[in-house]
Amino acid sequence: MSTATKTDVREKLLETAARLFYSQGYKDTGINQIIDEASVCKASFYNHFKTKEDLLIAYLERSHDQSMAALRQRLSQVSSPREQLRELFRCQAEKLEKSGFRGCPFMNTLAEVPGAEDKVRQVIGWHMSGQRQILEEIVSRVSRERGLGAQSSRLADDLEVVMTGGLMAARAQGNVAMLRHAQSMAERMLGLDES
Amino acid sequence: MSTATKTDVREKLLETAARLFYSQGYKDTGINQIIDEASVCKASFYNHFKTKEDLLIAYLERSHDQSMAALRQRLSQVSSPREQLRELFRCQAEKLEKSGFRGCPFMNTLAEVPGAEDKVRQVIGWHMSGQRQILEEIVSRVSRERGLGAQSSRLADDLEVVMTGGLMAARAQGNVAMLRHAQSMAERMLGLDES
DNA sequence: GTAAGTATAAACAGACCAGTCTGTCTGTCA
DNA sequence: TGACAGACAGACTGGTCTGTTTATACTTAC
Repeated sequence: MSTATKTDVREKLLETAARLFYSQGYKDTGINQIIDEASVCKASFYNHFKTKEDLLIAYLERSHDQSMAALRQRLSQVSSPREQLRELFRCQAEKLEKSGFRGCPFMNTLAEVPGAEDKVRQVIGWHMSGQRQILEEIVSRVSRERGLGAQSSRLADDLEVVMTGGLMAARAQGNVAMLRHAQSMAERMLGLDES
Repeated sequence: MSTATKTDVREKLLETAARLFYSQGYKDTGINQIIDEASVCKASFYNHFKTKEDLLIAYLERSHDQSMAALRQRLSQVSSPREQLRELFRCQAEKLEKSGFRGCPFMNTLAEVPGAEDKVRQVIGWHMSGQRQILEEIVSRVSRERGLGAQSSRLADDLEVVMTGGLMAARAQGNVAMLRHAQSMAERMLGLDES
């Protein structure tokens, strides 16, 4: 029988917290449930995280890193910007369905923790910028290919609105129909539907 | 000195709960704070509402009724569908700003109460349908005026995506820029930008 | 081999929560 | 006048929460 190492414990806590915070919400998940399910004792928990909110921030940072990495990895496997856009929507739809339509962890946190500390808001901001960056890259690739020129800044805004709207509408309705609709809107907007 | 009447008490509780649930969130608002701020004793509270969740449902129903009535009232004061669309976006922007970008009470509740009871989900569904209905009415008025014909079902979906996206993006960013952008997208989509 | 660091287990503190209960006071209506 | 409804006041229960503390075991680096 051996004792868990330091990184083991931290990773187990983060993994468990990610699962529970996302599926049950932050407020509805107690420290005790987290340490029980992670098989870590309470004192060890407080050895790694000063407070529960500390854990929330670490969870958000981790979610951000992981989701951006996963998304970029998926996008790098297709070549044309048209396919990238489709892949982007496919990823969102998959995540939404797999999560039982629980939606975006960051938006959920924003709703759940109104008086969120600056640090929490900051991480949420990072995530939004990261997502936006990906949209801008796709738009700029389309633009380079088809010479959309000065429109491309507006198009990135368009795309952000449509992506966000499709995601939130689908989440509220509990099915991906609106996300698919948003995808076809996005393709129309970028002139990728007729090529 | 006279005792508060039955409807007084209920109304005071609902008003206070609406304010606190919306600004602080459901979980972060305790019964004790509600009755303190409403100046109502606890037994009276439980005379009107069986549980805290009962109060949540009553709050959502009331929010739905009030917001739909207010919206319809505002929309009825302008004549052209073009102006109605503008008014719709203006209302959303005003509400968002006035609330300190706290967003939609229904989406927030959805995020905050993952294991929401059927009744809660039901009221949220009513609200979504109500909003959707208004969009459809505007689209159909535009369609009648300009003969968009068979496209109008798709246009209602488009409009829903854009409205939702603008609202959520603005909420996340903490300013109404994306909502204004969504408005111009909507006008373009319905051909109302050049007339 | 020993000291430092981190793990484990479990009790504990103190705040807060939803909801119950006992009892009193006031107004209305028959 | 008396019965009833619903207001008020507030103590109380049983439970949950975050976070602390104490005591003991294991691992690793010096």
